[in-house]
Amino acid sequence: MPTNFDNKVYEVTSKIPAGRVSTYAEIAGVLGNRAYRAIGTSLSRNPDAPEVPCHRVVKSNGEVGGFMGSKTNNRDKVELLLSEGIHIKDGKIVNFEKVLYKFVD
DNA sequence: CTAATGACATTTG
DNA sequence: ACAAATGCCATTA
Repeated sequence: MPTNFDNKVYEVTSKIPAGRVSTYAEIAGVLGNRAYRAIGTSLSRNPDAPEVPCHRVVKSNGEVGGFMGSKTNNRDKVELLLSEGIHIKDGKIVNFEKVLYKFVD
């Protein structure tokens, strides 16, 4: 069962619009701390996949990261991002800074 | 309660 | 600039 922290992570992550991506550090900043580590762990639980677009959350350097790891589904995440309009090059986002969504709204 | 882990990030070699 | 080591925060054992 998700904890309070997890709930915040899912909430912020679900706020990411389509065609945009965010980083663990950005989300951590919105939460008020730098717990990008715990955020990744919480997203790994991902109780609501379609509600929480965890695939739209990438690393700070623009890399997609390791969502599925060595599983074959790893490709699915990239495919989904491409569908959203995000271009990926060798596992990294091309126009990363342009698709990077900031919660400054 | 203490120790170890992890979808990361930053600093040092 | 690239590779390796250390640090961070919350969760889980």
